[in-house]
Amino acid sequence: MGKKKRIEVSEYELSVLGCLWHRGEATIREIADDVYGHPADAVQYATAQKLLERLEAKKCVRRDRRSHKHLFKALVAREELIDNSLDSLASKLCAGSLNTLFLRLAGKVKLTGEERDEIRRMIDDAD
Amino acid sequence: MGKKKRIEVSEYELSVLGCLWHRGEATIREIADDVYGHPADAVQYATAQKLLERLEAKKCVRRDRRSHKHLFKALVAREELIDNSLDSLASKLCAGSLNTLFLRLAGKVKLTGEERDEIRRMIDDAD
DNA sequence: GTGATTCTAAGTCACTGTGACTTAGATGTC
DNA sequence: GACATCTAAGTCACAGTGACTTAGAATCAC
Repeated sequence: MGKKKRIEVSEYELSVLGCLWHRGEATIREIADDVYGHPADAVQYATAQKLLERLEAKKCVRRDRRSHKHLFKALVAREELIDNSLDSLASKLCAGSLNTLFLRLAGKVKLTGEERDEIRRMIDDAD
Repeated sequence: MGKKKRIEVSEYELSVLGCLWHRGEATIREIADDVYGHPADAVQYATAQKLLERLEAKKCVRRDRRSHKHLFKALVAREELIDNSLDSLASKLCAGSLNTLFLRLAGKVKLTGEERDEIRRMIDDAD
């Protein structure tokens, strides 16, 4: 159940994941072109290759080797990364309390009427 | 007005800041003892010294050199770091939208009755 | 089939941030 | 004066990151 893995992703690794979230699955070529512009040059392609190798090692990405051009798929969702970052932020700066973080954020945020209604609904449900 | 500085603080730098937030102001000795245990040895003391030097360079800390034992004071508040981290998280993973982050957090958090009331109040005020 | 292209595999490299550590000399204490 | 404690100003090893290189396998164009 509880996979408590700390997910640590660098800036460019995140761009790669972003591309995978967008496309579902993709080859290195497609990813490199998306991240660096069309077409990515050989060095940029190699960088994307290295980033994917590291993401695979971290189990953030799955590599399908069946066809010659390997196909990559994200193994972590953006929401997972968000939750992870929130937990880590809470533990570093709010004594582990997501509630503190939430209340802080409540004061910063400018909600639309719709969003306010949604929050009200969520809160009322919790009662 | 808007100081948009990205504040980047390492794990141990944060412990040092934590000590300063707690004490108001402190010498290196006091900080080292707080962070590493009483009494901190010479190496730990030197590490604290280096951390403070770096925090000073980043303007996260102010050093008062008037007395022989320098006195340090935090220049950034914990809330500032929280806000900063939230902004940075939103921009990395939520297309810059704090609202998205807020709604996400709303689903994760288990609020007490009091906290729910507080949120309701904040939301109603915004109407 | 041959040659050119594109891919994978498996590295290296330079730069940076971080925390640990060292040493010299100034200041303070007894 | 002797000794402890402080500041100043470094160095050092290690890890993460993104850029880069090269060799060889698979594929494509002709």
